[in-house]
Amino acid sequence: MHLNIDTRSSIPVYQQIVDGIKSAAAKRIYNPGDRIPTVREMASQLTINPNTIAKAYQKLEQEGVIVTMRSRGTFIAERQNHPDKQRAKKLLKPSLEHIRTEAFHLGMEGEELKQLVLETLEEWEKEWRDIEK
Amino acid sequence: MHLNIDTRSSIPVYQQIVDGIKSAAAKRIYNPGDRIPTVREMASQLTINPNTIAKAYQKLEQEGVIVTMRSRGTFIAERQNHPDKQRAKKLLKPSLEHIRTEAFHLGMEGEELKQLVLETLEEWEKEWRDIEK
DNA sequence: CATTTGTACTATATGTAATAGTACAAATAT
DNA sequence: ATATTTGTACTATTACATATAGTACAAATG
Repeated sequence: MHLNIDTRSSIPVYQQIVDGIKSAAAKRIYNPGDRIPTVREMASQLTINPNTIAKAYQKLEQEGVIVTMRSRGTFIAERQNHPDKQRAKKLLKPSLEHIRTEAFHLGMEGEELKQLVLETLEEWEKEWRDIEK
Repeated sequence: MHLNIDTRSSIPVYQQIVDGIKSAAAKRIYNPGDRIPTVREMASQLTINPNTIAKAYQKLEQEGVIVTMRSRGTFIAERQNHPDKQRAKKLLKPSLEHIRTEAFHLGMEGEELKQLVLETLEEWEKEWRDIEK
């Protein structure tokens, strides 16, 4: 299990699970059709109450990240079509602004920040290419 | 007052204030030496308990964003030296990863994401140049 | 027909956030 | 000197979200 839960974090455990699964999907650790642990399995592995896992799975299903099939289990959903790029831009703006603010207060701006971001995007591309084949 | 507080948000009010001040500093709405409202002023303007504002100011002082001077008021701190760029990179990583995950689930990846990020960085640079003079 | 698996429900404990009210400490202004 | 300003400290209380515990149901599988 790659999920790393910190019960002392101020981020709720169920949210950490949601974030963890979404992140794993973005990194291709999980791919569409992959089965993820059952509610009870994950609960016992992480020694967390099953209700908490169930809550995370319900959020993930609402977001279209997973699909649940009773008595069969829970699976990573097929990727959806996202034709509305303007919507994506709008929804990404707060997170980009957050980077700007965080970077500013760490003394990183302008060209330096640009370089860091470009490096990072390049790394992701590289990971992606390595997995694709 | 440019701060927009949503008391129904899951983000605590004091945290919204912290984020708002930090964001305003990054955007040069506030600059080093600027005085910000007193605890009681801001509390009455936003109709929020003074204790909540005080908590936000204490967090901001801990982070070195503001400086408080008893009986004089609270001011935006001088910008600090941040020689350790590696530290900055390390601390920015989670936020960058968050963008990656969010973008992935909005159907935005690779070149498309790169373009959006570059556009955004360019906008910030432009804002910055407009203010500098 | 038993098992698996997600779901639903109630009850309870815990922690954090926010409010209310009061008071103190230190610098400034009169 | 003295009153005012402003950040800070403290206690008490309320409200809400999170997490746990325990039980039970629903639907598909084997």
